[in-house]
Amino acid sequence: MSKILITSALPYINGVKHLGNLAGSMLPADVYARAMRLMGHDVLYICATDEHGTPAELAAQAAGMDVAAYCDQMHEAQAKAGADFKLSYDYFGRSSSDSTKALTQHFAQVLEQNGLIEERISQQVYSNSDGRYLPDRYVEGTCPNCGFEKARGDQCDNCGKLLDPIDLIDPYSALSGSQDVEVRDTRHLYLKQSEKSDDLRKWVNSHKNDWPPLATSIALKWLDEGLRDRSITRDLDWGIPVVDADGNPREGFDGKVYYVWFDAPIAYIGATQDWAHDNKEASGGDWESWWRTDKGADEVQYVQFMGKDNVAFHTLSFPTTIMGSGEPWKLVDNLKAFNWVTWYGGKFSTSEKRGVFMDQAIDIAPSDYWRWHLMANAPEGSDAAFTWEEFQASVNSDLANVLGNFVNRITKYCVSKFDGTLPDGGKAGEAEAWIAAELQQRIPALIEFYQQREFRKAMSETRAIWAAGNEYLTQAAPWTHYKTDREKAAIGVRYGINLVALFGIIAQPIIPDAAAKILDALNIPEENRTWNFGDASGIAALVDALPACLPVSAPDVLFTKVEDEDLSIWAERFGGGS
RNA sequence: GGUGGGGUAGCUCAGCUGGUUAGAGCGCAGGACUCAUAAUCCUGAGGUCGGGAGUUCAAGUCUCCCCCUCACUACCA
Repeated sequence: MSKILITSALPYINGVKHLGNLAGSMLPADVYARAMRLMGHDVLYICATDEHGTPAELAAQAAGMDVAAYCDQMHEAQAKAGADFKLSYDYFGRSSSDSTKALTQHFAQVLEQNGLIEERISQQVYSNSDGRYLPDRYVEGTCPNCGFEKARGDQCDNCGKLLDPIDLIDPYSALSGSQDVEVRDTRHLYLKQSEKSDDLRKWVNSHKNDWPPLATSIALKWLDEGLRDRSITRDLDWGIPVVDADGNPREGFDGKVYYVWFDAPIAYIGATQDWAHDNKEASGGDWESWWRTDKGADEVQYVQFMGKDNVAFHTLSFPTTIMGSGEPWKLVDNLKAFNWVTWYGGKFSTSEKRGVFMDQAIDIAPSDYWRWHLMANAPEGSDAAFTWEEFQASVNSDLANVLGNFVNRITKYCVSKFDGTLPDGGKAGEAEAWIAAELQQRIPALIEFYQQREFRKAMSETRAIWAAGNEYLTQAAPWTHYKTDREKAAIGVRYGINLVALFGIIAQPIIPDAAAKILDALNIPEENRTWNFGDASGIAALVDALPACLPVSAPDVLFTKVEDEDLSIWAERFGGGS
């Protein structure tokens, strides 16, 4: 047993997340956490809402709310969406917590003491009518390169050229449209990540074999281009106040806060502190053994899950913070990065409300359906297209036909022909040897895929195991033996029911609701639902593990099929399809 | 523009350090079975592995050029 710390990239506060966010960080982290718990590891799965930054302020403004109240409300909404999808966070915290505030200020102080932070002056566009500084992309104007009139300050959508907002001709605020904008000098703190380049490169290279190529290639690309120092403060009200080396409000930094990307990863630690504080029995109040390598965290395996857009921050900026502190904080061990789930040719977008969002998804289909489909089609190797047709195929074929129907056919048969009692007797023959051998090969493969965080392969192996159950029944055919050789029918049914239990056990990380229904129907006690399968003989024994005379009932139909009419309705409602 | 992914059966994707007739699921065709949510099981058809050149006894796999697509490009997060 080992200690495994799991974090998924913090979902931003400005709205309930879409299926792309779910599939790229929160859901795989949850599936991994559940699988590792079943294997007996001591797992701590931490997540939180990422609440600071300009978009939060603007979203609150648009909602006519105070930003803190807005965040309260959206945090609740996201917590509910997560609970609806059965995300098994040990703690779902907030980056706005006092603990994260204190840690952020602490890190800034030690980084400054270590000479890794310095003040610099930069130019930033200020909007007089909005009363705020504008992030680059909130400034629009005429592109100095191609003359396009609605170029954004960071990049022109017409010619693709990267821009600096102060170069825009006739700039105006994208928020209000006002042309009353001016360029002002503004003072900010810069994190000198360039000084950590060599250390970072060494560290990234040491993970070339255990991180996905997507993660190392992005990190090395930035390093190859030469790390630039990054400003870690912003002209904003909403966020963590900037302090000086003594921890007092920093002179000249009124109206400035730390950049959201500086404090967001620190919130992994802050949320762990909050977890320890709020869950005294589970934690013993101890967060340090998870994060301080001098307090046991060097024994912890730390796994981060994120979309590819987050990789640079998790492989460069945050590690600079950790390493630069000179303090014994835990660095990530394994980093799992995902591509995007795409939506009918484009991207899902929270700000443009394009795609399917978690609250809507749960409204049209049970969480198990989504969990299965999104994991079976996880965007691991490349972007993965979401289509309603594929969703329907996953649910109907994999869940309803292969798994659901298997459970249904053998439990019903047991109830009707053997009075709902697990039958005794019979002698194992060829079919029984076949399924045992099949499991001896597939169960270890499945476990290996989970340990490697190869989710598509784990899902495909899971499905193959379910399908093997159907093949076993074809081979054993208890219904043909029933009239002539009751013993032979009995062993087929008994093995079949044992397979039902096993299929429920291996399904738990992915489709926890259906798995619980299956295991409850067979009265499998909690302690027998784990993944302590043992060696090859232990695995072979799984096919005949249930106690004699176990009462068996047929659970209600586990998965109803997605009909063609459903697809038309959803395509109509969400704009996809056709 | 730069950099990095990806381009393999109708669709979604596996194919590690190059090595026998290129794989899976879905879909499709045929057959079997009838316990079951017209479910399941078996068999089969279907690909000049984006294009071109090269290295090699041997290339989907390595090198170079080109095409398409997606992402990142540091103040959205």
